[in-house]
Amino acid sequence: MTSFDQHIKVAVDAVVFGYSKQEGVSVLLIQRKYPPFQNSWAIPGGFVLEHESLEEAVRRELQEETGISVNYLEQLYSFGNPGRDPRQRIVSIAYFALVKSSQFQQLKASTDAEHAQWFGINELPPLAFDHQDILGVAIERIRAKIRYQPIGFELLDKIFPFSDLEHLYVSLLGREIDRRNFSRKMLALGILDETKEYAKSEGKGRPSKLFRFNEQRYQQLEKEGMNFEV
Amino acid sequence: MTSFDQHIKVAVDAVVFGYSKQEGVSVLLIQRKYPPFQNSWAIPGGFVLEHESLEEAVRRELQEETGISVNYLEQLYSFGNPGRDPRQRIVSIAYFALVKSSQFQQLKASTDAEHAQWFGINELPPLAFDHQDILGVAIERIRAKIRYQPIGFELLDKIFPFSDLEHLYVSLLGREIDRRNFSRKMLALGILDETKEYAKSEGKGRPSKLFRFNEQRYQQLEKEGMNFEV
DNA sequence: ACAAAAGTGTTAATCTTACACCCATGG
DNA sequence: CCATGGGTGTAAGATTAACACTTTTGT
Repeated sequence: MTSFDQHIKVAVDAVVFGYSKQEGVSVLLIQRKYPPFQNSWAIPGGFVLEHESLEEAVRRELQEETGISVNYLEQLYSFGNPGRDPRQRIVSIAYFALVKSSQFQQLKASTDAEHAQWFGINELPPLAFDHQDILGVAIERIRAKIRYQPIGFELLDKIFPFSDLEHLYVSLLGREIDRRNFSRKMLALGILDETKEYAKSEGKGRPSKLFRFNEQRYQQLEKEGMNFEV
Repeated sequence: MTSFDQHIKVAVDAVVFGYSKQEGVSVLLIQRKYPPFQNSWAIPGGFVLEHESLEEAVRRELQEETGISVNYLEQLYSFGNPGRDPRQRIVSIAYFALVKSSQFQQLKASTDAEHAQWFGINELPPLAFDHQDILGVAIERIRAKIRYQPIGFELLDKIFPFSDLEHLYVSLLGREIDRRNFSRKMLALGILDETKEYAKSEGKGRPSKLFRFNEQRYQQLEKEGMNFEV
């Protein structure tokens, strides 16, 4: 038992993904106020308190640093190599979070979040510490995940036009997809319910039907597993 | 910055899987010598030293506690809820490891490993702490993994009869599979090279060709991703 | 009437599944 | 010669991939 002289600190970090029609899939970053890496961009996070669970710590830190509350959170990976923080040894358990499109908009309004900002996943700034690595793992994860979990819905509003879902996939995959095959496949999963509403057109083109997402079917698929190739 | 009164300790644990023709897929457990959970079975692991990486810590602990060195190691999940250890708060980064069939045999010989033992994944004893949960996540992982990574090879010897690979899948999936379709599919991946050797028959049946595993093709598939449904 | 985006079907090719018989060996 | 496990092919069905024209709206 060699625990007595261990002085490792435990932190959590969260890679938060959001989606907007304009910018596609984006990541939430904060600008550091203090050294080391002062003024660098970084993934939000902080030390775990003695009495709280890891997940509670993530939600608290996100609230404190960005004013955002996520609706999907899963553990991503733990980073603990000596030297990843120049001050002391820190093991950080990184989380992967998704927020609804509506939350995406709210960020600017939050006072806590003066130094928080969304960055498109193809326009990322240099990051503090090993946060580049963490973000890399997170992007890999979200790209893999859309193939076997219908997570897209965690990024969209409750009611959305089909094209938003398609754009989201295009943004993540980084390539065009066949709209016809995509929609047939997605509808075959049965997780989309058609509503009777239509999007008000934004000046151009035919207005699209709005869809709602069928939570029951979604949870069933999550359990059974699915395979969604596009 | 609330790090000053943090007294969380950092540990690693490893769920080690092995394969033998007789017992199928098994997990390596150790019997605890001291309280709490004295004499209970547990996953091998221990505290991380100040200067070593997490992975080094895992390999060291495995060597110390079981005398085994693994040839595949990946991070599994981190467990850090307050109360998972009755003595103090411990965050444990759990790893997922695979050993070759040949190492499987060697365990009994090791002196360090008096209290280490293999248990078939369907014959697990009650476990200390939250190790039941950890093992659950690990078994879920290995079952999922054979569908998209050719990890079976990490469990088999360098040269092996096809039927070993099949038995391994049967043992993990917990159901019979069609030998003809399985072999066609596996060969189509191109990761198997036929050798000119034959297994000496063990008393019954036609001797089987031995296969070797094509590392180059394997690594290519790991990168590209694969989808292996059986 | 035109530009822009939404909606929708068919066909060929591929992949998957189900299924049964012969072969080589040891006893 | 028989019991045991190894080895192999085919046909029907399901899935996927490729592909283009029509509809609705705003201007």
